Amino acid sequence: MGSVSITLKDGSIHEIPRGTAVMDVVKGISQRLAREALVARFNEQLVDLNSIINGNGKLEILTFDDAEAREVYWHSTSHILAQAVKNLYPEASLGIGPAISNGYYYDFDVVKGFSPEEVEAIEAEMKKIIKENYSFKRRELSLEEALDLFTENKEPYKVELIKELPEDSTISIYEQGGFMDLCAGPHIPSTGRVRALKLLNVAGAYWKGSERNPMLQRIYGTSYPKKKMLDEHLFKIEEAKRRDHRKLGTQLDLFSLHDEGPGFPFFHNKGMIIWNELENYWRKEHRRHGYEEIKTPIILDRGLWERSGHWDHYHENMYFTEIDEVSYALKPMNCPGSILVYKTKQRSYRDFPLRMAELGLVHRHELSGVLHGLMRVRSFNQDDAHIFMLPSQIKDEIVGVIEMIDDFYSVFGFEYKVELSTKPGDAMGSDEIWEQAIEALRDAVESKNIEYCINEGDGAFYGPKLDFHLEDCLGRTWQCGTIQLDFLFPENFDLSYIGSDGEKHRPVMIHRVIFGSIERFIGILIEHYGGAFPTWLAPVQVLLLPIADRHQEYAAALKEKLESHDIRVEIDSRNEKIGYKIREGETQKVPYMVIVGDNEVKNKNLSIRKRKVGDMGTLALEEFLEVVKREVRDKTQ
RNA sequence: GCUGAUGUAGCUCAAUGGCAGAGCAAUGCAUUCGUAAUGCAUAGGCUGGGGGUUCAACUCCCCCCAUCAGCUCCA
Repeated sequence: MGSVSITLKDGSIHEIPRGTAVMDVVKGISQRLAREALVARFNEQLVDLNSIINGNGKLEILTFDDAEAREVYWHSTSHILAQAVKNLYPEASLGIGPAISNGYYYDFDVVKGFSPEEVEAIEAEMKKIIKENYSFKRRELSLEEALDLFTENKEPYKVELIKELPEDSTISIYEQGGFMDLCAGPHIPSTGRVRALKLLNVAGAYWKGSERNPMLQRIYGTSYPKKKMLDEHLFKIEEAKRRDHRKLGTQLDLFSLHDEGPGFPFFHNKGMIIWNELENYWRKEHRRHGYEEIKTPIILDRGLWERSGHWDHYHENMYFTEIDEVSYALKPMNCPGSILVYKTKQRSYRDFPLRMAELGLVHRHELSGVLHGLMRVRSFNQDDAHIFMLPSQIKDEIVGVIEMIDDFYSVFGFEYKVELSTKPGDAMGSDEIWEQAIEALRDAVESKNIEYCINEGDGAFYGPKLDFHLEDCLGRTWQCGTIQLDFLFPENFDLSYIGSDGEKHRPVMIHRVIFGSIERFIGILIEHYGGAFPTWLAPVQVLLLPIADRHQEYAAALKEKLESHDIRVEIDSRNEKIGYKIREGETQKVPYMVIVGDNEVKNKNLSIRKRKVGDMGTLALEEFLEVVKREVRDKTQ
């Protein structure tokens, strides 16, 4: 036997008998830590607390405060979920059950989906399992033994998973209270560690995420070591739902959706104010960055789409129509239109880079199940631009767009994630051209020191892209900005320019958007601000609240005065008490309310109330004008 | 498109086979009010659409549409 020496996180070295369980070491350190410990890291590897130490090494004890331990915790809860389902539905086959951010899920193959009542019963069964406080026990076996075991247990999905492992693998399984699952581990010591849990929703999910595979029933849930933490998490979900742009869109009268036009949002006056402010800002910035602006039609001849490749590669997403017995398509992208404009002249290298912007309305047929408020629709406005340039200008242009996107997003205070999407299965062009384009994008993004991840096979059919993702209220991410490098459309459309040598050459193209879709961007903005738009975007910037009818006249004069400074003002002239009007102004999230009563009329000043903050005291009209105008000018958050 | 759930007044939600209701909003009247809801009254419905079962359907069954969550797909 003998002893081994282990080094703890604080640097202290302990001599312990070889073969001691990690948990016993922890108990030697602190009873409290022993209660909170979930899993350990021994020599950089996560291990069970039940595991045995057989050598020298570095030992770290992880609790729920560590992200890795939380993952283990949720993963273990998913095993409890699986056990509960197997207890109640012995004929169910198990899929997979990983931890996800803030919880876990488990997939089951069952004859019929779970009803809400059944889910409740499953949750109750889970609580029973927790009460029993079964230990998670690890067992290792050979691949063959594992195959036999899971074949015998009628777990075809597990068998499939095992078959994909290398032949000489050692397979680990975990058992708790008679339930057994294929699993690499590690796990928390016992089911009793889960103190509070909740099953959140049920949904179908294809086995291995492929439409060709059977659809399994996925149950999502979460769990915490303290009831209070669970309650906080559930409260956060509720809070997030209050920021849902679909709900706020109705409450704030920004837009509406109708059965008569699924995926085709209707924008109301207040929504259009935000839209137009975004466009105004966008135009100003694009002029400053050397863009020209064009507008091309939304219906174009079939031949154009055949030539661009959309007919072959994008057909399923397109809408078609016929005019005078000739077939046309509604444009799903703006690029072919831009290209026609490019071709109206003989272009010179001196024109490059030629930055041609277009706020273009595109239509795309999306599957009914993916439609989502303003985020995923069937017709949307892209703040598109196509940059035609020399190959030598590629990097500078991409960097220029990256910087522009960063400038735009920082105005709104957005954090974003960048993805580099590579060649899809159904793509045009050679691997060499693709590789070249991918390298150019990679080079540009790395030169800006921006972190990014690779999204294999997710490029457009004509080129790879850098995607910029923003988050919605529930943490789902949506692609907004994108930069796509394209060597193929110039080829397909036989684009040319005259070089300094007097010869014809082929230009390179960038397709790019910053907002992405104005609709989606507004959706994200609504959720980001929770409807409380900064003054420059707020549909109503100042709400005038007369105390009584005799103050209406003064309020009307003020309104006129503010409007002459391009401030958006409304008067709440209803016969209501001031508290009522303030409440309404707050729920409508108007940045400034101005109370107009006898005092104000007499003293010729304004009593200001700021959204969320409350009474700000009085200001002279000129002072107030300056405050509002400065916020608008600076786009103050 | 797939799996499951949902669809009742402008909004949020009741009504489990027997007269379709409430709160908020709207409208009218009274009140003329000082920093998050004044009172009273009125009006508002082909219960998403179509078919069926039943003496009787918001309620049970079938088909369709839309929405929500997720999967797949995408800006």
